Amino acid sequence: MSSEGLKSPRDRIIDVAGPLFYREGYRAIGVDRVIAEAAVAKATFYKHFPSKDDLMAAWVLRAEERSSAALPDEAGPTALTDYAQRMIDIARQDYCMGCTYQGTAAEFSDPAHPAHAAALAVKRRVIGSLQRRARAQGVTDPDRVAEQVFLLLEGVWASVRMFGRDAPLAHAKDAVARLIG
Amino acid sequence: MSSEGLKSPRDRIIDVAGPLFYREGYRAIGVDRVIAEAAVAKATFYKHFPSKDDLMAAWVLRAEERSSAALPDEAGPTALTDYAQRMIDIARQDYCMGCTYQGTAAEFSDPAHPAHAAALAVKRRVIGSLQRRARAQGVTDPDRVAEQVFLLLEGVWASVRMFGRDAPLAHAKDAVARLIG
DNA sequence: CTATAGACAGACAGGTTCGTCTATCTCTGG
DNA sequence: CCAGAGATAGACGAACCTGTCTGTCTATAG
Repeated sequence: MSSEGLKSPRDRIIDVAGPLFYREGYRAIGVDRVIAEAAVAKATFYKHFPSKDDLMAAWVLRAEERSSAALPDEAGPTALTDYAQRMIDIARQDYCMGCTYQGTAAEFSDPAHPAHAAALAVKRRVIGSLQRRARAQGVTDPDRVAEQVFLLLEGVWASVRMFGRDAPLAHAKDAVARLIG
Repeated sequence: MSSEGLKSPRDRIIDVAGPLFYREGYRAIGVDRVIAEAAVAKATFYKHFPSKDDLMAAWVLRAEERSSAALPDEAGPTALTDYAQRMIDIARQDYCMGCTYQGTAAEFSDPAHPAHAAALAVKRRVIGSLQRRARAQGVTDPDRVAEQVFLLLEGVWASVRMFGRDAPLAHAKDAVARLIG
């Protein structure tokens, strides 16, 4: 039995739709494509999600939960540096095509839309985490440093989406170090 | 006579479609909407643009030409700093909703698509300009500094799209100064 | 005045999309 | 064995989108 079959249809739908939305965009993917690749009936889809928009929101929210669970606050004298370097390493992975939440904000320009709001919540949480890590690391002016590191990391994600594997990231970690001081 | 009436239909179409694509996205805007707001007949539209995709490419290419014309290389001991600060000021304008080219890359994930390619060309040109300005400013290790400032500016644009007027840009210029050294 | 170029208005065709609906199938509990 | 919950397959409708086509109007050139 495949591991797919063990999951509930709802999870299977999100698991399939997420990467599709991520790689090709929300508007580029039709419901028919999602249900075909998830091997799910259309009625089942609309039983679990009132609309395609709700699926999008559910995906972003689930990603939000997972990302915050995967990035707990950590103390230690290199807490901020570690975070930034790990993010840069992730962004440089082959399969990475940019930040999920940046893509969501680009496609849902209205800040009131649940998908945009969820993406925004993730970024706010990231800033908070950076601030706490900056304090844990004992840097002077932690809020300023956290904001500056945030901007740089956002630039890393945006560059990966734009340039792909040719993104100019050779000196990204060095930039973080300079901002931290 | 209005200034609109003096322009050729082709220019009028691009002038109308550009902001629409920028604010709502390429896929969210239909040809009917463009021709309605441009006060142009459908036949006229398809006479000047073989397809909607060609209109998109024409818009990005025109924006590319204008942006490079608006940002000529400049020498002087503050050439790089000036560029970065001006970009940050532009990004903070009320009407700014993020970077046109980042949005284009997000919606056209295929790097081979003319629109993505045009956006990529703009960013490459920006990096080149930053490098030349870094040399003009006489910074040590100009290529490294140019890349790092580029990443930070990309982060500024991405943050504006995500946060709108609440983007955390209070210390953006300070970050540029620190990276330049 | 006439002829021609080009823009206008809008119907139309073909395809796609979202979402609903009917009808069948397969489990599980009692 | 049977009842019911929940999944499956897929037809269907209404709306929308791209792109084509017909026909009309205006303005300029000769």
